[in-house]
Amino acid sequence: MFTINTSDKRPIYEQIIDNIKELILKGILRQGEQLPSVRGLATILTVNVNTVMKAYNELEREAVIEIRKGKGAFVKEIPKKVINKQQLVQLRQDLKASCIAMHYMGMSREEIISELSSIYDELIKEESE
Amino acid sequence: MFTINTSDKRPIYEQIIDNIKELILKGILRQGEQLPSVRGLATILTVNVNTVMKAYNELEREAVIEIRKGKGAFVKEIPKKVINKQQLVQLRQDLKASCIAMHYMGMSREEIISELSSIYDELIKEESE
Amino acid sequence: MFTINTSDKRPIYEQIIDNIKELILKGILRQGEQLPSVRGLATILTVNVNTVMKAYNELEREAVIEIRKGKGAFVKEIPKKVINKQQLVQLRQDLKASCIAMHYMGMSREEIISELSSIYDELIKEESE
Amino acid sequence: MFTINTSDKRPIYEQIIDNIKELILKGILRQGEQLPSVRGLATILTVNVNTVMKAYNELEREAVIEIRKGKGAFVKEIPKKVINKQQLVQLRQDLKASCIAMHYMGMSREEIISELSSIYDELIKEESE
DNA sequence: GTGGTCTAGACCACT
DNA sequence: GTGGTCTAGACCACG
Repeated sequence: MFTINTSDKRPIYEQIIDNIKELILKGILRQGEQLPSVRGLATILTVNVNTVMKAYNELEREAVIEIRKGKGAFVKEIPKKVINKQQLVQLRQDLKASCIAMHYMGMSREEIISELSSIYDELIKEESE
Repeated sequence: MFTINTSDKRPIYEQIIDNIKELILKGILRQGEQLPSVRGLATILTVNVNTVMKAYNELEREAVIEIRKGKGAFVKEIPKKVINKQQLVQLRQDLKASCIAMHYMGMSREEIISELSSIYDELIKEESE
Repeated sequence: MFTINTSDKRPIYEQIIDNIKELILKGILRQGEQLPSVRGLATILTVNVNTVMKAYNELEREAVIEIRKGKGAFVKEIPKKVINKQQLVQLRQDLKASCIAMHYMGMSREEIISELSSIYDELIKEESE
Repeated sequence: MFTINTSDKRPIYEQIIDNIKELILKGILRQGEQLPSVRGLATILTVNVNTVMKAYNELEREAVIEIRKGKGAFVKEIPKKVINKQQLVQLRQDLKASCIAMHYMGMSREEIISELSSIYDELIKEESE
């Protein structure tokens, strides 16, 4: 359920963030549900406590979870997000970089869109369950 | 023609790499054409020579350009790319991260695909000219 | 254990690369073992940090070591190598250049092969220990 | 007969040197025979005159050819070479680097020796003709 | 603590 | 003129 990939070049705390967001999107973690403790998750993933802490703090800053002191971390309901312009710019740059990479790997327009679609569908396929 | 964006979180040398790949995809830089010298481009972008050098070397390793000592850097023909498995894994992780981000920004499946499509079309719109 | 030779014409970072590969071949550095930190090795060799970093990055690209940000560099298992055609061509040109040089030094066919053999055996003599 | 390879990473003047030495070893260029003029060879190879000049000067320094002002360059007889210790050290380092590279390419001791042998035989196969 | 990016500037080799 | 190596030192991100 919780996994990180050491060969993934993204920082571990970022992988944890995306991992939890993904579990929420898939409905595996539901609103109000309690997340593992910082120490517990650190043990599960065999990473440093500070790394998990950083992920949880960032998730709270993004209003994805709520940290109640002495109680634990809980999933918040997904809010209608105000689109942050800076984030959107960065996102587009990332997508553009991915497009260039895919094009250089010889993928056609259709293949690129198909690739994205299947990744998206994989991501939320359990949401309707 | 050559630009970097200081508000972009990616390192400068990576922006240079993508910038040049993009110019090649758009047909603005053509096969065999000489790129600016490392010192020249460093001056244009007001960055350090080593930063440009790092970008050029990476581009040569990816077989996008060819560097001839004492002569300069030249655009290679785009070869049938051998798809590197490790690269593909990383690419999918990046796309997945982007999907998660977009979903959290409230974008629907259609909007996400449309966003990607428009980025792709913008990228290669001048290729056929 | 870690050494560079200032009278060697090859660049320092390349010497570091071969030095580490050699230590791995000899079994002195074993799979999973941590290498010195870039700063540590730079101090040992009294060279600049960037020079060691360049060597480490090249070793990671060749899949000889694995770099984990914030953790350090670790020896990977030697994988079944995909033979890169370009590398093979360059290797043969280097060998040919060496042959010409040896022939001009008056070495016979037997002496040349014997020279190579002894260099090879020296290289891996400790591997079986 | 005279060729250089732009994808070879060795400097052009060095390729010219080895090219000429090879032709002499193979007996294609014989003792006393006149080499192309500096300008002529530069034209043939489409390289700069200075580059050919550098090669010829180095060849003369190594006593492989003799340059007679206003006359041209001529092949000297192959002398019994005094083995230069510094050269031998460098040569061994090159061979060692090649051995490491070959070993990492998955070649066995026998394959490495066989590779060298075939390169050597190819080099001098026409000498006895 | 770890590696990564970047700068400024020197010096070298190749064409 | 071109690129390549190296240094010294700063600042950042990650664990």
